[in-house]
Amino acid sequence: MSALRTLYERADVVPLLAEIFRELGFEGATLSRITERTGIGKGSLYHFFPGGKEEMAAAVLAEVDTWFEQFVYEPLRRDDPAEAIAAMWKNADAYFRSGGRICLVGAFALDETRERFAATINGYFRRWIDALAGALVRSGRPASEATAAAENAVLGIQGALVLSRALDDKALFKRALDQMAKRLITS
Amino acid sequence: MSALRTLYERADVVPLLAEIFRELGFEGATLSRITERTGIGKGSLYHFFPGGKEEMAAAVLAEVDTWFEQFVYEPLRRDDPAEAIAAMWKNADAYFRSGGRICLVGAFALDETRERFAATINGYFRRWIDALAGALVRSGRPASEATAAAENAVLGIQGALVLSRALDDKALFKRALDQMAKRLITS
DNA sequence: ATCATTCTGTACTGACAGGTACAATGCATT
DNA sequence: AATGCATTGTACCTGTCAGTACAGAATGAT
Repeated sequence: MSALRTLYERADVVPLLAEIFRELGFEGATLSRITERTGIGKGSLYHFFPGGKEEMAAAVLAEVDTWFEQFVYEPLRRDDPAEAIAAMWKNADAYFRSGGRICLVGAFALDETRERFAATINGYFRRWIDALAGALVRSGRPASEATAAAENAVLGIQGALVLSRALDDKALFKRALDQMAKRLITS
Repeated sequence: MSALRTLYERADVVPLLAEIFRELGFEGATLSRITERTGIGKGSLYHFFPGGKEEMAAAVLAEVDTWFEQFVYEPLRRDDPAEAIAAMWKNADAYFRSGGRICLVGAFALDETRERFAATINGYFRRWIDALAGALVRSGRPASEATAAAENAVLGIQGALVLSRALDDKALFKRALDQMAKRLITS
């Protein structure tokens, strides 16, 4: 492994694929568009992902999941609730680039792509909601409200992504996130 | 025009296309899957929509837009604000079948399909937010809060669709809508 | 019954889809 | 510098894509 290597590793390819699936969706991301945008030939692609496009998407989803598990869900379960929740909003804004980048998991949930990755999609959101609800309970919120409040926050991020992209308005995304952050701790 | 006619009219085809685009997305909705699911042959399809798939999707979006204009936006602008807002939540729940049916406009906003229909997508959400914010102002809400509150409601519906579909949980959709409805008038 | 028009099924096209085969290359180790 | 394995480009496969052509069936008006 050297800094100047021209050859790829599987780990280098996944982030590139992620951006392409985000922009084009699963069906829109054709092999030729992938090779065109990444400069990686079919040979390499099928070497790293023998299962083809489906394995590529699965690898991307797994990486997304790992990222959220590490930087959002785990802290919510482990750290001081108020701090972890504040970090969640910050991380969400950074990860989604203030609405400039969509949530691949949410996008896959909307069309028939969901069927292929149902378990992964479900787990991603389920664990987010549960971790956040847990943090809310630990911060003193009654358990009866915590789940609904957590669902509301997670759903709000997804909605903010849709709307800010629809209106091509990043400011809306930040504004919505700020408001949700306030509401989550006060109400 | 007779009740027993076996031949289609353009107006008959659009709702069928709508469901297909909703389920499969723009890229996923291939001509053969359209003919397969609707039973309408290519001949008829290209007769009604000489511009092909893009014209089909545009027709669907236009119909969606018309529906919301008539049953949501216009009432919000015209009728008693409290009543129109209550009707909006009811209509949203019915139209999206408690999360069993996604918002095509929102789904198109997420991937590159947005580029094709940017103006329509923007207008759909822009007019929704403006009409709702206007109703809120007329109901006594300060203009400084109205827009943000309206954005929040619209984005919340989109997010609820994503999340309820991701978790395959219609109850979540209804619960989220109820909560948003309460928050919109109280807070 | 005729006729012009609207509508429809079938067959076709060239382009491109996902995927495979494999020879050639790059690189770390020795 | 030779070996062995990871990586890559190219050519190719079969199926499906969006779109076209067009003959014929159904329709409404006369």
